[in-house]
Amino acid sequence: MFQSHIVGKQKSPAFPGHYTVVSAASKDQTIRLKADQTIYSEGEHALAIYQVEAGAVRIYRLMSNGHRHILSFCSKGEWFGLEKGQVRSDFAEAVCETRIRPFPANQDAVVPMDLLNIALTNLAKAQEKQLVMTEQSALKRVAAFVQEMAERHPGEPEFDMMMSRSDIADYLGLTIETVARSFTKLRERRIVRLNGKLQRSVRLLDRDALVALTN
Amino acid sequence: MFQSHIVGKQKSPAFPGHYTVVSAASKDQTIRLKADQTIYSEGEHALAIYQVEAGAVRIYRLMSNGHRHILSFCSKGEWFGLEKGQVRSDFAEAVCETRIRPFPANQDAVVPMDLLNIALTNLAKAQEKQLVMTEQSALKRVAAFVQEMAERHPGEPEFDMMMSRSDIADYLGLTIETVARSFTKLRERRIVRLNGKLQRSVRLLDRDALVALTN
DNA sequence: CGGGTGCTTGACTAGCATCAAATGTAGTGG
DNA sequence: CCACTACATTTGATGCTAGTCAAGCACCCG
Repeated sequence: MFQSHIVGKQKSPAFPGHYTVVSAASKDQTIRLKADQTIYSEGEHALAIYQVEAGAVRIYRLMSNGHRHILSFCSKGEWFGLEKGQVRSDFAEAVCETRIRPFPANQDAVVPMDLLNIALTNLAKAQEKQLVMTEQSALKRVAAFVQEMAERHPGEPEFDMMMSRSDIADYLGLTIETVARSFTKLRERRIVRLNGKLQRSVRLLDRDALVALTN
Repeated sequence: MFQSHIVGKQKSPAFPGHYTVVSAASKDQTIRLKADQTIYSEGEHALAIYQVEAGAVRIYRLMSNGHRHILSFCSKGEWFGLEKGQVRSDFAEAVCETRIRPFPANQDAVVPMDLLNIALTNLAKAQEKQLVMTEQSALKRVAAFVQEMAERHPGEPEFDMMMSRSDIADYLGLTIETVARSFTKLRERRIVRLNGKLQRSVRLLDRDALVALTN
């Protein structure tokens, strides 16, 4: 019931026929970003949408009380930056070393894209995140996060989450202490093993137990 | 910072040019629904999208633990039923006596619709809801809900929420007891007055105090 | 070595879930 | 008209969970 909101293969939308040419993707427009580098900020004019080639991007908003809420993480293949208005309503930053490819808004076109499909995919992601964030204990939320990250690395026994505890906390609506305690519980229960200086490398020891937690 | 996710006037999207003809809206295809009547269910084939003419619709999912999570409420003018795949991933029911207008999926067209705009509007709604549901106390969440409902009735000093305490709880990720206690606090602080048998009629006494809570 | 950063752990507390019961209103039947 | 049921809401008492504040640890780098 709790599938990840990461989209594997794109299914055709219920209401097709909306393929539109948007952008000239010239030879290599790829943008290379260092960790925490800003891609765009709230209030800016929305000039392009982006596809992640490698690494990860965090999309977030700043609330009036100063708190940061991360709406989503985007990994390889995922799209971000598609806005309802012409003005950015959120911030986008690279989580780690990242490569993205921009597709300008109103341009002579070379690559056709299905903007509707992108929007619906992001909507599905946002809805799945809602489900994770409600009526779940902290441990379950963190388990769902690990599960989500694991699905972005299919077949790999060990992978790097790249996000800091602070990122994860702001994504799940928890504090960094609670996130750390939840990881400790997952370690104690032999569900995951954490490696690396920053304990961001995850080895899944008991996938079934992890999935059981997210139910 | 906390605007309602209800869309007043539609702004043009950042990436325009995606108006598509979808449906033949014949003379009067309006569907009349009684309270709690089902519009569609999870697993069904997605045959149409809908616009609310009057009343309100709840969109929800059932989790494996049996809990219901309401993803959104749709009021007059709002669209629902646009899916990423051909299969319904959620349920739609009338909250009260409601009129909706269906627009079949693949049809000879009379009315042009901007499906992308609908998808982006619903995405914005889902993101605003994420913000409400995290890092907010129960009282703040309920205040945000009342604020959201109030914005659907501009200029009216008193309005009917129509949703039960159970609906509100499943929407905000709280229990009905906590929702009731929050309404009691809003009443004690002279922010709202509740009327009617079911205490669903709201008179806003102190809009500023309400807005202050949602910050 | 000393300071900085990010993660973890501990002690305490506030707030929400839970379980339970009371209230209020409408409808039904005697 | 009153007793009885049904339902939604409210209120009360209690325990647990996650937030808060504080300290400690591991690693890195100047």
